Amino acid sequence: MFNIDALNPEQQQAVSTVRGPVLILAGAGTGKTRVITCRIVHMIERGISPGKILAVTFTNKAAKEMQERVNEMLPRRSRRDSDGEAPERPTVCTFHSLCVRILRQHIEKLGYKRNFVIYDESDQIGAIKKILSSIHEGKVKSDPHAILGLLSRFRGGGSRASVFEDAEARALAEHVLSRYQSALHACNAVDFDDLILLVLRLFKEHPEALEACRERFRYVMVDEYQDTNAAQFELVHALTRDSRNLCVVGDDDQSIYGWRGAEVANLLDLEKHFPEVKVVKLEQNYRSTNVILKAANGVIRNNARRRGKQLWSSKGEGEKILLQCFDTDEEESKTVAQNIEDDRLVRRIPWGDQAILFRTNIQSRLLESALRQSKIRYQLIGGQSFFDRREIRDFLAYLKTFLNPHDDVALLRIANTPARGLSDVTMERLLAASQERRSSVFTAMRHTDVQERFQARTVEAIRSFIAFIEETRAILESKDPVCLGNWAEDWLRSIDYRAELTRSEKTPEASEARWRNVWELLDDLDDPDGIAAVARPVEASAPTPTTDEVVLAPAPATPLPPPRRRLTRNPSERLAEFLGQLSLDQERAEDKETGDQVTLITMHAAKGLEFRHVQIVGVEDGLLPHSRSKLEGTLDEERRLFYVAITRAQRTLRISHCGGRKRYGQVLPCHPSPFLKELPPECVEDAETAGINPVSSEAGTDWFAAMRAAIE
DNA sequence: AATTGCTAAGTTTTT
DNA sequence: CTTAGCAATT
Repeated sequence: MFNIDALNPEQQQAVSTVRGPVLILAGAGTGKTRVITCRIVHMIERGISPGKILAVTFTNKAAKEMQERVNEMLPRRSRRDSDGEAPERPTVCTFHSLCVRILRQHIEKLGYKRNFVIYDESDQIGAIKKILSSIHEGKVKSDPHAILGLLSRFRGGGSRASVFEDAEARALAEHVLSRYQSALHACNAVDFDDLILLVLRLFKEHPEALEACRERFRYVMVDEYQDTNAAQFELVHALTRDSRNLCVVGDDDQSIYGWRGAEVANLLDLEKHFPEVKVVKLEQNYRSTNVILKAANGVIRNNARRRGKQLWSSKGEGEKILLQCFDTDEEESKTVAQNIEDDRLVRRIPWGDQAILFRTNIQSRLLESALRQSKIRYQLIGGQSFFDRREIRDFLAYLKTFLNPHDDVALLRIANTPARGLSDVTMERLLAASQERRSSVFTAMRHTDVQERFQARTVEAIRSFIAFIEETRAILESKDPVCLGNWAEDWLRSIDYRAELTRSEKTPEASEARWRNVWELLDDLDDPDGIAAVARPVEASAPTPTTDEVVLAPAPATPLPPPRRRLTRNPSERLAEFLGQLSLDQERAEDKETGDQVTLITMHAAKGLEFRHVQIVGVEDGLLPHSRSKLEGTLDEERRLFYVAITRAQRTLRISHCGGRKRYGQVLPCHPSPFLKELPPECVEDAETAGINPVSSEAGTDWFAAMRAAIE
């Protein structure tokens, strides 16, 4: 239940327009998530069957949050209908998990096996490297990352693919791509782009599958629509071309992911495909002061192609934006730290209310050391993810190999980790043999005529490796309800992976930490909802459900696969599901926001977040806009990035730039960002002209040290 | 198999 | 300047 009168008039309009195409232009902080969730609930209250509603987001975090908010708002009675059946729930998920659900049902029609695996970036890099090494065309730039980026752009289509109008580049791309795709297909693997593209192919080749999906999803909503790429648009368009019930929510001014294929044009030119679209602008901001919003408006209006918006708020003017200029980046970092400490002691602002935003990750270094010196607690968002760690990658590669030994990338990763006599040379030769025979490496290893090419000792190593894989696999296939945690513990011990970690790490602490990471994952193996449960410990304290509901209630009903029956599913299915969830939910842990700490974050990663007090550092020409953006002609996107950064602030905003910055070892002169001139002068207070000179650092620290001593 | 030394690059990142 | 990746060496 919800009260529509609690929404502002524009929000009400957005919520109550249920039929036909709708574009909700939701400026920063205008209550976007609230509008989407209310719209879903409103549709259900108007009698639309919940099962017919689909809402897609980009991140798992957003999907989870929306799912929860919808569940909270839906009346209890809809938990069970007259038949005693579990009522259908709206489908709220990411683009990619939607495609996984569709593919798990239909992928056999496309020549893949139902238990396909999803390759993440490092798996992709592995596959690319494999191909490049077999081509070894030395003259071509052979940076696997660059190649992968090109392929993704090529496949994603859209304006960025125009690079490939050059016939030669196109031919090369097509060649590498076809090798790449057959390599993945041979491993029964798909990558993130494939998830979308294969569904499009399915729709094209099997119209009945498309028809079923159209019937299933009569009402479609898309969040962060400005971030969709060409393929994602095609998907959405395929679903809604007939029903016309498409509601997209987004903000062209916050489109900052063009470099990875997002097409703002999808939002700007929506009328091309949906001429009857009804446009609703949300301009009332519930986050920031008017000074901050005026600054944001002033900056963004310099962009040419956009649907105009003017953010306003009822929160009053607020403090002016403080503009600080420093001689060097070192001084900048020190003063930022000191600002935070001043705020804490003088204005009682907790660390947790402060965020420092920067353009590039490398800038965090100096900031971190300044904060450490001032004994300020902080959390750095981003950086190396849990899944990029070696031990986690190894562990997952083992799991993938047990599930599907024909997954070459996984198998090659773990074949000699820990060392078991399958040296690089051996694996190299096995790989070549597999390519000759057009089979997987595992299959090649099993053939005696391949084995004959090796020395007796190596053959022995190959055989015992095969035996190890098959024996461990056999346990998975058994009918007993094996505890996956114990199972994994057993084989980890049998290969003595812990010793491997001890050997490769300099300090015992480091290897201990890595081992702990693995153990952390072990705990989740048998957790039915995998990571989701980790992220939502709150749900554990919910009232004890009845026996019936144990099966029905917890899992947000996923409509496409058959209903989950945990106890009867065999271990290998459970493992497959675990891996599937993991590869779709890379965003993990780290975020144990325990206690009071300052947030260090890139402007990109800050999108969607808000902080009471924000400092944007390094607002210099060459950093923001980044020097590379001039070459690529993406100044607009850089300006939007600045706009996103500004609109993160609720109460106060400080912006700083330096006259010199240490880069590649030497201090290079820097100039203020041209964007700074676009800030309306009446919103800004210059630290120097206002006489708020940064306190000389020595005097400052002494004074505050004394003060702290007095307080504590 | 592990260590050392050289070279080259050096934005933004989710699924 | 730093670091990651790779090749050559012990």
